[in-house]
Amino acid sequence: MKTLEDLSNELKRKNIRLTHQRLKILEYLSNSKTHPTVEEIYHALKNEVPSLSKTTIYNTLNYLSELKLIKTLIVDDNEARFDAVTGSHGHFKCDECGKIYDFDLNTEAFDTEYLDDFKVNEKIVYFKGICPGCLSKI
Amino acid sequence: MKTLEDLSNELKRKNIRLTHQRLKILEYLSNSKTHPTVEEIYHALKNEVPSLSKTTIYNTLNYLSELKLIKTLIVDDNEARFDAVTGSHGHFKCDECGKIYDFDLNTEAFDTEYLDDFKVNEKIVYFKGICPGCLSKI
DNA sequence: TTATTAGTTTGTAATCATTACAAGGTAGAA
DNA sequence: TTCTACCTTGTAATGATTACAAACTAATAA
Ligand SMILES: [Mn+2]
Ligand SMILES: [Mn+2]
Ligand SMILES: [Zn+2]
Ligand SMILES: [Zn+2]
Repeated sequence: MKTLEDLSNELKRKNIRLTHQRLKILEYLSNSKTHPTVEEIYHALKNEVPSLSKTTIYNTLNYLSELKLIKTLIVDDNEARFDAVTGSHGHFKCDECGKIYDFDLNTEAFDTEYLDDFKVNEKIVYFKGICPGCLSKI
Repeated sequence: MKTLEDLSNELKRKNIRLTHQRLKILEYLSNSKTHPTVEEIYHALKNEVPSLSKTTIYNTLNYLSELKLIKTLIVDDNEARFDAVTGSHGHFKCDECGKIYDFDLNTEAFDTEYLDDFKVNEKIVYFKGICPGCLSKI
């Protein structure tokens, strides 16, 4: 559970201007495990930060994403999702309930000799199927 | 290089109604290695099939995708791309020129013990970086 | 061949996530 | 406190995709 103070320090260290909105958005994302959409963040924060606009959420998330402080997830539906966990890990999307799970992943295990002449900057791995909870209900 | 006749037989075997539009779209996609967008397919075919509408391209691609005859690729830009190669393989997107390359991939090599209780139906792997052609130009 | 009909194509309008823009507001430095 | 570059906000624009309804046609059977 990251506090506002933790996040303040993180942004200060990176010379990112501290604003109430940025801190609240980053706080929400950091303490979330659901890879929320812009819409979800907006609804979660609008009571606490009534002036908050969706444009600010887009701006903030895109900015933090450029700075590699968060990750933007593209899954097969039509809304971007965001992840404060920037270390390499895989995602599992349940086709039944829509939940997105994290899982550990050894990206070195890929046998990619074909790509020897390519400069690989990012490895995205994403599985689809049915989660244990949904499997037990069928 | 698949002919219209090859594709006709393929659709007949699957009991998919044969239409001129479907055959042309599938022919174009089958002989393409660029993972084209709807827009690209539309521009490539509109001279040969002047009546063709984008809605038909969407309908056709979505239908063939449901039937697992083609694959829909979600990359990090905002347009879906399509692939007639349905076997398991990875994609590499060059951040410089935008090209999408195929590469062989042994999906069994993933160490995914965490997912033992999950039913995995699909494994999507997608790398980003710079391709050899663009690397040599820098 | 012709008639029938369920499925297909097409153009247009609607939807919806995201971005552009400009005006007003504010963090941080001096 | 003042200044200014940067940030936030609401609204409008964009662009990919889908909804819809009318016209059309592939496939089947008489
Ligand atoms: Mn994650
Ligand atoms: Mn491919
Ligand atoms: Zn589930
Ligand atoms: Zn390239």
